[in-house]
Amino acid sequence: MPEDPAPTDGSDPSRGVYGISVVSDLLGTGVQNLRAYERAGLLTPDRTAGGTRLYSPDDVARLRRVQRLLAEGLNLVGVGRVLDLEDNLADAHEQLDRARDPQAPTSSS
DNA sequence: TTTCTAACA
DNA sequence: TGTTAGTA
Repeated sequence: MPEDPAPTDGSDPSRGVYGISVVSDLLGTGVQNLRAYERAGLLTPDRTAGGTRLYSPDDVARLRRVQRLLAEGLNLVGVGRVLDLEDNLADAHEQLDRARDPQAPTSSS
């Protein structure tokens, strides 16, 4: 059975908590595939003290991209490369924006 | 829930 | 190579 719904306020997208069965249902894939993706280094979900995987909303979005890229014909290694580049690119954008106007509203205030 | 293993396309 | 299914 799935984990607790977790009373997340949505304040931390990289810290949401989903059980693997919930994520597998969301993506329409088996739990074994999610473990395979982790094994391939496509993502690294958090673990509870007991070793149960906890997927964040960020991880779910990442997994959606994984499925998309897999459907495009890439293998797991290729998906990992793309995800790495995309992650890197997003970070580069952040730094560029920050360098352009230091007082830019990052999120609030 | 976790892991591993076997089989299939 | 990736997915699926069954097992402990």
